[in-house]
Parts: sequence; C-alpha cells; structure tokens
Amino acid sequence: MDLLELQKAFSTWDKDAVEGRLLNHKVAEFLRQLIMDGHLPPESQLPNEPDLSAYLDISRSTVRSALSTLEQSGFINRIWGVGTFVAKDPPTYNNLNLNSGVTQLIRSAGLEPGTSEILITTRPASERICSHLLLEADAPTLVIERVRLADEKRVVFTVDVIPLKLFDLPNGQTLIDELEAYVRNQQSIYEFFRLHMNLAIHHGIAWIRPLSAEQYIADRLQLREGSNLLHLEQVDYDNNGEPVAFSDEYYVADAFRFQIFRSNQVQR
Amino acid sequence: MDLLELQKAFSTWDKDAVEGRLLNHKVAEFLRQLIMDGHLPPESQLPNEPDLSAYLDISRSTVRSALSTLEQSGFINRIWGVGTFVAKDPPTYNNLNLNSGVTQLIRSAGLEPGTSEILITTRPASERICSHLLLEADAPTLVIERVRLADEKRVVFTVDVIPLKLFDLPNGQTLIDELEAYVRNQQSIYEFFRLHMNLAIHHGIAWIRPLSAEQYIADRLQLREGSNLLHLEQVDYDNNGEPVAFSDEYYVADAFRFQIFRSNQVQR
DNA sequence: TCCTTCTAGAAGTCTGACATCTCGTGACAT
DNA sequence: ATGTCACGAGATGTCAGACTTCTAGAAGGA
Repeated sequence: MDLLELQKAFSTWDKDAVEGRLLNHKVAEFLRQLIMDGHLPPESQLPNEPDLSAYLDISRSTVRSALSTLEQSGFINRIWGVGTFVAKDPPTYNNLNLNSGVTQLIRSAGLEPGTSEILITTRPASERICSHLLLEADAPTLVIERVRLADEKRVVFTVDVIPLKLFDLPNGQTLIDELEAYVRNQQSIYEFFRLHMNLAIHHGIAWIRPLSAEQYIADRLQLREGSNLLHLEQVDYDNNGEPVAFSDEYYVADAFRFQIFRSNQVQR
Repeated sequence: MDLLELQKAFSTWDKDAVEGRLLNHKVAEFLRQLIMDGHLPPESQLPNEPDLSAYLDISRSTVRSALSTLEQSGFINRIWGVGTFVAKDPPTYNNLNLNSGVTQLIRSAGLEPGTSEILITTRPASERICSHLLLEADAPTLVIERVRLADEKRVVFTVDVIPLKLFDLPNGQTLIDELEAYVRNQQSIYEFFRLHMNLAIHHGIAWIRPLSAEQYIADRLQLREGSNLLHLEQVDYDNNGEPVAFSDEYYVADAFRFQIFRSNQVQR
C-alpha cells in the first residue's frame, strides 16, 4: 500500500465512528484497522513520518503520537534511523490486550457467533460486585447471563453486571427495556452504550485464571462438572476512569487461543 | 511527592541500568518505578508537563512521549484540560502486559523465590520450537527445566529453550557454562542476557490457556494428574524483532492472580 | 578482498507557539 | 437566594520547523 492509496483510504475513512476522540487516537485507529484487515501486511514498511504527516495532512507530532500507541501495543516496530515496520506477528482479535467483545472474538476466528439461554434479571449487587464497581451495598444491578455460540457450539458463558442507575434518564424514564431488546437481538452491549447512552468504554482490567467448572456453569456449557475453563473476571471503565460494568466470562478450554503482548518495560 | 523531590530522585536515579535506550524510555521507566514502588500513590496528580519538562531538564515532547507510554499501559490517566493522574489501579508485577520474570512475580507477592529440580540439557529443537524461533530443523538448543518455589511451595514449572548458537563467541568459545552457573545461582536469565551478552529482551508474545496437568508436570509440581494449571507459552524477542528464547510456564491454579490491562482501541 | 569513510535517510529530541478543553469564579438577571 | 452565563486560569492536545543521533548501504582506498 503506497502513500496515495493510504491518503485516499484516510480521506474516505469513516471518522464519525470514532468522533469526539483525540486526533492521534483516530490516526492510530485508522492505521490499526489497515493492519488488522491485512491492507498493511506484516513486516511491510510504513511511509516515513514526514511523508505520513504531509499526506494525511496532520502534524508530525500527532503522527508520532499515533505510531507510539501502535508500537506500545505490538502492531509496529520502530527502529531508530531505519524506519517503521508492521510487526511480524501483529495482534489479532484474540489478543487480550485489546478489549474487543466476545462476538468480535468469535467472528475473527472465522466462526458464526450466536447466543442461547439469555437470562436478564435485576439483582442487588453482591459484595464482590460492589467493591469492583464502587457501589453502595445492595445497589440494584442489571444482570445478563448468556451462553455464546460459535458455529452452534457452546464456547463461552458470560455474566454481565451493570448498575441500574446508569440507565436512568433525566426525565425519569429508563433505557433498560431498550438494552434488553438490543441484547436479545444479538447486538453488542458496548455498542448500545456508545450509541444510545453516549458512553464509551475506555479500557478494562481483567483477572485471569484456570477454573474447574462448577455444576451450574458446566450445565450451561454442556460440559461435565470439573471440566477445564478459563475464567476472565473484568471491570470496564469509561473515559473518566469510572467503573461502568462488570463481567465474568467462562471460556471452554481450547475453544480459543488467547494471545498477550508483553512489553519489557520493567528492568532492574 | 512534589517537584523538587521528583527532580532529586531523577538526578540520583540509576540511569546506567537502562543505558543505551531512548531518553523517553528512561523517563517512562523512572516514573513507572516511582508508581510501582508507591512513591506516586494511586490517583495522585503528576506535575504538569511544562514543569516536569523543566525540572527533569528534558523537552516537553520527550516528557509527553514517556507519559504516552505510561498511559497506554494503564499506569496513568491523562485528561485533556485537567491533568495527569496516577491510575486508580495501576499495573503490578502480576500484570501480564509486563514481561517481568517469574522471580519478580513471586517476590512481588511478598514471597521468597526459590528453585528446585533444575535440569539443564542440550537438545535438538522440536518442530514447535523451530517454527517459533525460526530455526532450521533439529538446531541444537539449551533447555532449562526448573520448578520454581514461593516460600518453599511449588508454584510454577518452567521450561526455557534457547538456541545454542546464541552463546557462541567470536573467538570460538561459548558462554553456556557461565549461564548454567548463573541459573544454578538463582539469577535471572534475562539478566544474564543483558549483562554478559549485551542482549536486551524487548518484548514477548505469549499464548495462554487452561490445562490439565499431565503426569510429568504433575510430578514436578507434586500435584495429582489432571490438576488445573495455567499454561503460558511465550516467545521473547530482542530489539531487532528477532526471536531469542522460548518458554513454557505451567502455573499451579490460584497460586497467583494475573491481571491484564485491556485497551479499547478497536471499535467498529 | 577487506576495511574505512562518507552520505542519504530514517527516527529521536528540542523549542516555542497556538488550539482546545475543563472547571471554578464571579457578575448578572431572574 | 438562585440559576445562568461569560470569563479566565491552567491543563493537555496540536502545530511548525529545526537540529541530533543512529543505521545501512555506497563509495573508495589499502
């Protein structure tokens, strides 16, 4: 992909999808999509910074800021005096450094995502939830349990917990019913936050561990009790650093291959 | 911690430990250590960029570059028009985004690291190793098997594989014996690379999955066969993006709590 | 052939300015 | 009193242009 193609792609790129964010974020996301979609193949060299700056009509410092983001997360390598290259093995959607949803994960594996056994309830928050989401005791929450399918096969059991107060509108109404319809229609919760509540998830912090399936979860996933699972316990935060949602995700062992990019920042 | 303290800490900081790297990396590492050591507590505000720049005697762009690195990896939050703050829940050594070694991990949990059942052999590389390390078939490798202890308790079984050719010196001699002594003396392999071979690990790419312990591993960890493990399969790369070492790490379930910072970079 | 030197080109660093956002403060009208 | 608005201080984001340092290859000489 040469400079002119790149320029054209950028000018026709759907900037609105990430509106309101910083320019350097948009540039980083633009390049990231090109890499993840294969338009910038692994190990290919990117144009140099002044050229990128000129052709995208963006200052060099902003370009550098974007490149820095991509380097940090393992998409590109920058070599002083030599150039900037797409990584040999750039992250994909199964990379845990990226907070993409389960649906995206399944789709990227070339499988058809689906859902069964949706269970939506409201429930007072447990102590564990309260401490993670900084709620007062027994605060009401919306709980969404789902068994996720990949080509009809059960691969993940997820439990999402969201404080009810998030759905309150100024006029006293609530958005809960709309979200429920959204979820039953196989749409992403993140997407609902972004489009209907003007709420963007900025990052998540997850704890990961191997787990032996208890009866309830084993039943959901149609495994025998004691089967191996990968448990992801995650809190999602918004742009202000406020916790927004909590998730438990139980992955069937070997259903996916999870990758992690580990930066050697700490040395002493 | 105020500006003057910070300035003093920076001027007396051991820059040699990270010699040869870029200035913005050094600054990022300096601040990261302050955060991880608790000198900059969570949610505290950092001095503004012009002040940091002036007091550290470094240009603002370099400061910004360092802050950008720290933000990406979840150590700080920057809010436009407001300021820069240490994250509420900054990464620790059990964070998988950081490629710190097992020893560091154990020590950060407040436990005493140890090793038992060290087994060092040379072995032709298997097909799996060859593909990961880009070696020709049956290339000779050094294999280091170790059971790692935390307060005398067996918590991890690790297998490190390094191509033998890495240890060849120009004069025809080899560094293998020195490394072996180093390992038996409970020192870090990374450290050996850095000090004796002038080889810095830049990052690692790991695959993670739950695993049921096979006989050999169960014996090493003194578990019964079929026990739950967390398997980390990792390739470490140097500054030029060349694969250097391969590791298998088998963690006893619930011996550690692993954290992952997941950035929402991908949205469509 | 091998070694050294030179050079083009790339990322890194520096400087200084301006743009934009946030939030508190205080004047003002209600 | 109270709510609204405008303003300004202070912070990060963006811009522009120059200079510095490093790398790899070309050129040239022993």
